[in-house]
Amino acid sequence: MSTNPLLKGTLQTIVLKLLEDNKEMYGYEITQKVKETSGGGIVLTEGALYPALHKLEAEGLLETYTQIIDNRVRKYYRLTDQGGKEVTSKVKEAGEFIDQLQTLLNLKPAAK
Amino acid sequence: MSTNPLLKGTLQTIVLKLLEDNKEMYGYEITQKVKETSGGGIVLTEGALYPALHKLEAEGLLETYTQIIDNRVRKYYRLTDQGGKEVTSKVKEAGEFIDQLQTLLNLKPAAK
DNA sequence: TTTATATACCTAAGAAAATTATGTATATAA
DNA sequence: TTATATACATAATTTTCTTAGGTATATAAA
Repeated sequence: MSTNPLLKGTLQTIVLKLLEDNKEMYGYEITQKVKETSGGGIVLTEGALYPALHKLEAEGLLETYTQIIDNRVRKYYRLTDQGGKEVTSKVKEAGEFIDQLQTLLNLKPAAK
Repeated sequence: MSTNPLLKGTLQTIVLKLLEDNKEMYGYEITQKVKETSGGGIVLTEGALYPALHKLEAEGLLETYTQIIDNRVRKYYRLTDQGGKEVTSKVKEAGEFIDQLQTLLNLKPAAK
């Protein structure tokens, strides 16, 4: 698996945004969704994802319930009210950062 | 100063790209240039920048020379040949990552 | 004159957030 | 029966920051 130093710091925002769009998801589902949506470019490792989910839950941004499907455990996560507020500001922050980074790296599409 | 978790992983790429565009710069100059270009949104702390510069030099991507200006020391950095190659691939990587992240976070400008 | 700010370098301690490597367990396809 | 997919988790380690200091000169303000 590719070491992706660029991923650092964006994992939480990605997770919160996916849960905003999908109401509820379980961990494995998140890894698959991210891989699919990013065309395989972004791969969440379990060692990063699960601790991140636990942290977000401990901070009160996510809440969970567990379900058994086909004799296997699934832990579903969804945003709390506080998580709903956080996702908005984190996505906004990420957007601003991306904008500044594109400027610095000269990645802006040519102005019309 | 703002804690910026999004910065993680992009510092090296920013430094290399600035040195590609400016031939040579010294550390303090880099911090000012980044602050200015990003509209104050991205602030490089010295505790992050100097170790990063030293690491890039140790890896052979940067070379340096020191100069005294107004009785003060300035250490100029510039890309080595290897650094010149690296910057191209790192900026490309960053561009792809940004693209994928924008997709995940629904930050894409509306398609025409 | 002395104090604050800007310029200019640096490092060390600690925290945050990953990677890498495991471990457990079930279902299913080869 | 073996490999792959599904599904959770944690521990050790590494990377990369933040925070907090330290040294030193030039200049503007009080």
